Amino acid sequence: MPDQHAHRFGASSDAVAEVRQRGLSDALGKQIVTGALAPGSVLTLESLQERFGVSRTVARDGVKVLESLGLLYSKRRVGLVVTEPRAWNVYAPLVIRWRLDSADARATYIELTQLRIAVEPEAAELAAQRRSGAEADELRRLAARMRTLGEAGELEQFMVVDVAFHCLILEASGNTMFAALGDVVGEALHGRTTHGLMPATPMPEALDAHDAVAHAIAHQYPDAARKQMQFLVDEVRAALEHDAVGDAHLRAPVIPTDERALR
Amino acid sequence: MPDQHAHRFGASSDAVAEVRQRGLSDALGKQIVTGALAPGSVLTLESLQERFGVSRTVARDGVKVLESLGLLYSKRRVGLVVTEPRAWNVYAPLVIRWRLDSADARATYIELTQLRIAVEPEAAELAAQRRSGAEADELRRLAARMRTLGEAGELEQFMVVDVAFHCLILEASGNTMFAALGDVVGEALHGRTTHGLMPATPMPEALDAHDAVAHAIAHQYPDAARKQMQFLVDEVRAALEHDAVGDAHLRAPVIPTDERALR
DNA sequence: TTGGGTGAAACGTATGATCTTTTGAGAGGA
DNA sequence: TCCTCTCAAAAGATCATACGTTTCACCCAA
Repeated sequence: MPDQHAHRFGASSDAVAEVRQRGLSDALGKQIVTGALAPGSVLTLESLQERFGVSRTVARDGVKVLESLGLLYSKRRVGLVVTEPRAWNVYAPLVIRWRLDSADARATYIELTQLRIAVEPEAAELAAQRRSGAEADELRRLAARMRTLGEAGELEQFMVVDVAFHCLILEASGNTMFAALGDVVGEALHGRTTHGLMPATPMPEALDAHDAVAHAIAHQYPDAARKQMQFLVDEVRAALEHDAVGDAHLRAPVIPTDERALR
Repeated sequence: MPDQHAHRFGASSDAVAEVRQRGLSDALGKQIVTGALAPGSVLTLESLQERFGVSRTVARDGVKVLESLGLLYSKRRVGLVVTEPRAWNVYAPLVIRWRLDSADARATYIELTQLRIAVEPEAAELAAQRRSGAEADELRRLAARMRTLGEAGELEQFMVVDVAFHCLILEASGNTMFAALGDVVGEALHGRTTHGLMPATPMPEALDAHDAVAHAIAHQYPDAARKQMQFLVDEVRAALEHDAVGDAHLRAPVIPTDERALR
């Protein structure tokens, strides 16, 4: 199993990017988002060639990826400058993955969850207005399956269906920016069980709420859909606040690296 | 004025990317998001070299950018395959800009606004919990300035301050994913005046609500902050529904292009 | 009809050379 | 002493070319 996360966040350049270039952008990207390479740090193409044992072509390709993710920019006569976090594309699948793989995974998980809490009620309301017939059917089917699995205590499979349920609503909203958050919801739900925030068996109210959401969307009751979804995410919010140890602001202080200073 | 939108969405590779490569990724990217190049279309590096009069290096660099934005992927022996919209990084500044520059700018604007509506109340609540003293002061200052400009009917400047106000709240939320939506809010507000959805002079209730939000955040009343912000975005929502002509789903049907079929 | 082998297409990688921008240091003058 | 202006070096940007690698499509044989 070469990549634990390959099942999610696909499409971008997972199976495609060749291994040398990917290794470089992966390693560098991770270093940047973890803060090991502080904003303002300066690298050079040549140093990357040497460090990763690759040609200039590969080094440039890897850098190009990081550049388009906003993690660094290249400046003539200077080199490759690591960007400050506010410029990062934190919605890019690669960046999300790197952040989740790094030390402050918890803070990232909290941020993803907060985003999910904000978006899902709105998405449910929209979905109730624009869902197709097929989507309505599928939604009810998924809700029923969640009940079965939940009452049986099959947490793993339950989560899979749960993710599918929420993703479908995001898609049915008709807003591509909401739909694009399917991965975010997936990671948030995944993190919830990973962090041990899930009861051994899902609460009956949660199962009822899922049913209610599916019902409201199927019957095109936007207000009810929003309200029921709000109920669902409010529970998540409560769990989050009870659990809120990590602060998204926290980050180890690091001083910028300037390779030229080492010469 | 070579780029109308250069004032926003900066940082990524605006002033940095050299002109040849940028021209290529810009032109191609725009073609893809507008649908002029349908998903499944196949290009080759060689055709791009010829079409844009650039070397292989530049063509590859441009493609690399589009690839990391999820707009296409390259496949050996096949070429460059345009990806289906669901895989696009619709949160990437470049993609947002291209979508706004294209024909279905209206649909994009609606999506951005819906996202804003979803996120801002949550951000306001968080901001009320975690804002710094400086942020609280600045927020009240901005609200006051909005009142002055609003009552004077200075719509242009009003909008600038309005954007700053909302961006500051997103930042103060402490959630980097919320903070990253500053550009989205900026474009949404910009589009609101562009689409003529703004009254000649902002409604007094809106000015009051901005004051109330600033006050609630400054005094650390999360519930009030959320409620007041909800009031603000509910007005936006109302304007949006009243105006809802465009459907985000709509897109001109196009058949995939395969360059090889033309030979 | 089916199965496998084979060649070419197109991307991936490597390398060397040249162009362009930037900047820092040094020369020269006030 | 300090400021300005010039200039050369540094480092990325671009180009051209060559070779490696994978994948697909086609053909031939069973």
